Amino acid sequence: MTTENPTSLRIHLTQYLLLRNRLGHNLADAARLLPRYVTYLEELGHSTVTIADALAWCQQPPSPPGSSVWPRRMGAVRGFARYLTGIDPATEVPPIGLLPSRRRWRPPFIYSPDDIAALLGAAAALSSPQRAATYSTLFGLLAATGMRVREALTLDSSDIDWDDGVVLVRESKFGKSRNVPLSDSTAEALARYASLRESFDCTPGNESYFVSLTGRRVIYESVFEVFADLRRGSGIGRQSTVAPRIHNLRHTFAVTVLLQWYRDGEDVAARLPRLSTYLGHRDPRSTYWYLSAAPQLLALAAERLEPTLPQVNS
DNA sequence: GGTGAGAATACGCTTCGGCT
DNA sequence: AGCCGAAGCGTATTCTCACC
Repeated sequence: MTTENPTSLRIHLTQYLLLRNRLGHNLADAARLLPRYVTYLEELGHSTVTIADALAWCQQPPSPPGSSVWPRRMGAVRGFARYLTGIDPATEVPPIGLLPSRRRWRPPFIYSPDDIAALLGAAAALSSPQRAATYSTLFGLLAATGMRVREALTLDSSDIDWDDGVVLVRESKFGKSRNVPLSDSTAEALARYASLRESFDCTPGNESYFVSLTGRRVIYESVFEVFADLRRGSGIGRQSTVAPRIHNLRHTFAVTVLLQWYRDGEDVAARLPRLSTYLGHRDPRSTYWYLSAAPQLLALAAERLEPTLPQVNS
């Protein structure tokens, strides 16, 4: 079974991706990276996945040593190789730990209330009234609810329950759906935009809540460019060592809620599951991740925990 | 059973070139 | 000018498994 030819390797790749997709995995990385890996093997005239070839391909320039790209490529190859072992026994599966991914922690930017006001003000001052309404409502929604950008952009008009003031987030990260309750002021802002939206020139069949000037659903890349302009123009984060990002609005939301609970003397551990559900996390362990975002919050947490710590000195 | 570490996976950030 | 979409890379969240 050592006579696999390049063509069959490519066919196996197609079948592998198809199978994983049917099992519910997107595997966008593998779909993008592995065809190049197969091409690499074909050019070498190799028809079997080996650890040596995998290492050589993963460490190809221009990505520098230590880049997150090397372990990312290796992860894709490992998955494919596991699948291939059932087809070609000569396949070598790169072991776990070969090109391990190094976790990096980059402190997130936490927006002050003034920062958020400046961002929303700058968005509302965009020259086109439609864009001003779209982006001030979008960034306002992100800041007020901690929703992910993708979740906001995939919202349809019908996903908003105006009677109960709730937004339905459908099929979000890892296929989960949830309801996000809105404050009165947020619901009012969304209703104002919904009313304006009726005057926008939408392409037929477009149900998206947020609409671009072309009448279509707003895409992430456009949001990024607008955000970058607004950030530069308003001077947000100019003194910060880390650049403010859109997703930091979610960090800021979570940290603000937690801080408020600590200040109010709430039983944070007991209430945390509610925040986890609100943010769309599977369990509170993911939410604890946000604790490391704000030193101020850690200090408060430590202060609260101190009386319960065992006394080690006599 | 609970927990921590690291792998696996999906969403986010950024750039770029092309289109309208 | 604004939007679109692909590509490469970064980060957030879940899964898995060894260890206690």
